[in-house]
Amino acid sequence: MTEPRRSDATRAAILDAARRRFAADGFRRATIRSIAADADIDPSMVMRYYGSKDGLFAAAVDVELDLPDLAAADPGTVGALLTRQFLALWERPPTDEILLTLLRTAVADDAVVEKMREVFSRQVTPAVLRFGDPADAPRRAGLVVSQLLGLALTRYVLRLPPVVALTPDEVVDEIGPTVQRYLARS
Amino acid sequence: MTEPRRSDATRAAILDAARRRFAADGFRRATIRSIAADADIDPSMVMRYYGSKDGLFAAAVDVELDLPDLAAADPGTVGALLTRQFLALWERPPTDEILLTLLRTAVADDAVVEKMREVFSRQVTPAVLRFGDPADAPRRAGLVVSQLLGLALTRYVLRLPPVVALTPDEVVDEIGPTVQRYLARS
DNA sequence: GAAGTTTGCCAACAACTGTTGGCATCGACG
DNA sequence: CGTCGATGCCAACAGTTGTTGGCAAACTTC
Repeated sequence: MTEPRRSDATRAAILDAARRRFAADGFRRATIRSIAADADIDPSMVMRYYGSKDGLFAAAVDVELDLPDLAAADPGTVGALLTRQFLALWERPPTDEILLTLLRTAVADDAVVEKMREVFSRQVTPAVLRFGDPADAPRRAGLVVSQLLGLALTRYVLRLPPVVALTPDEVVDEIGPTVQRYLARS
Repeated sequence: MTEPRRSDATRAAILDAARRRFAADGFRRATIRSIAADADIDPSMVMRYYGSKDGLFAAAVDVELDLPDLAAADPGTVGALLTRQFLALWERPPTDEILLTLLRTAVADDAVVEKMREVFSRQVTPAVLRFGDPADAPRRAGLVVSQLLGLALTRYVLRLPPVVALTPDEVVDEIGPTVQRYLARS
């Protein structure tokens, strides 16, 4: 479809540096100049290829999460499964840096907060519908998210040593039952 | 001890405006000019009385949490008790704005991250020591914090509707057992 | 009432931000 | 070779930031 351009390497270098800078510094502290320096090009190139800082951010954050659906899962172990998948997203490039960026900027930028609310109501809540009482699916989805995002916050943002030290299997063993209990409530 | 100064009203107005601005906008977006405008004084007054923006932030965030200790609590219901106390801190002025500010800036500022790690290891972990096996107290403390901070994140920062809609009693009913389980592990 | 300190505002600086326009250079194509 | 668009860099603008020095008014102290 889209033909390869001679500047593709530059574009990719910019996007790569942007992802790292946004993840490390957040939206505001990551300056176009610092991103351009990392990519070893001129700041004006960023503007030419991505229009604005907002455009660059949108491009850096736009990825497919391709979440496997939980429809085929065993209802008895879906908590552990969901926890494991959540963990995998946060520890596998390039989604790890992107999710870290989203969480960090969400707490500082109302627009990103709105986006996360939308993701929550449009993707998380429906996935929870099949388990337990459909009437309070939103509440159960909220509880699940509170535990999983709390895990991400303490493990990847605050990096509390005992939470970082947990192996993925240990995380699933500890957090999975909690998620399971929230999912399958009344 | 310290005698009252004629400028005490101004100082208090600045601190009050600063708390609100920091809570609403975070450290970077809250400018000295906007805080001064809220307090209806000149920006240079902020500098005179608090030295710098960092000094103002430190003053705005410096409060006594006076956490009641859990020593006298019934080990069987300490999870619910801790959850209720945590909730009270986040919903009662002026700690509500201060905690919101700390959480928001923590994810964007490494210095505040370090401060939260310190609070965690020096105040949370010891409080957990009495329950369950002392050897893995840090891990259990980490799990407890992951759930409680996840609650704060979804309820007060992201404001996910179903989590906001929960009454304090409902929060204790849902989250309390999870905290209890983490606290009293093996 | 005079001297001195405190309180407050105004104006400005220096640094940094995102962003833009102009100009050189390179590659493809006739 | 000559033309032309794509690519890249340099320099600069305009706005905002934290911060500072100077000066007027108000209060305190004698």
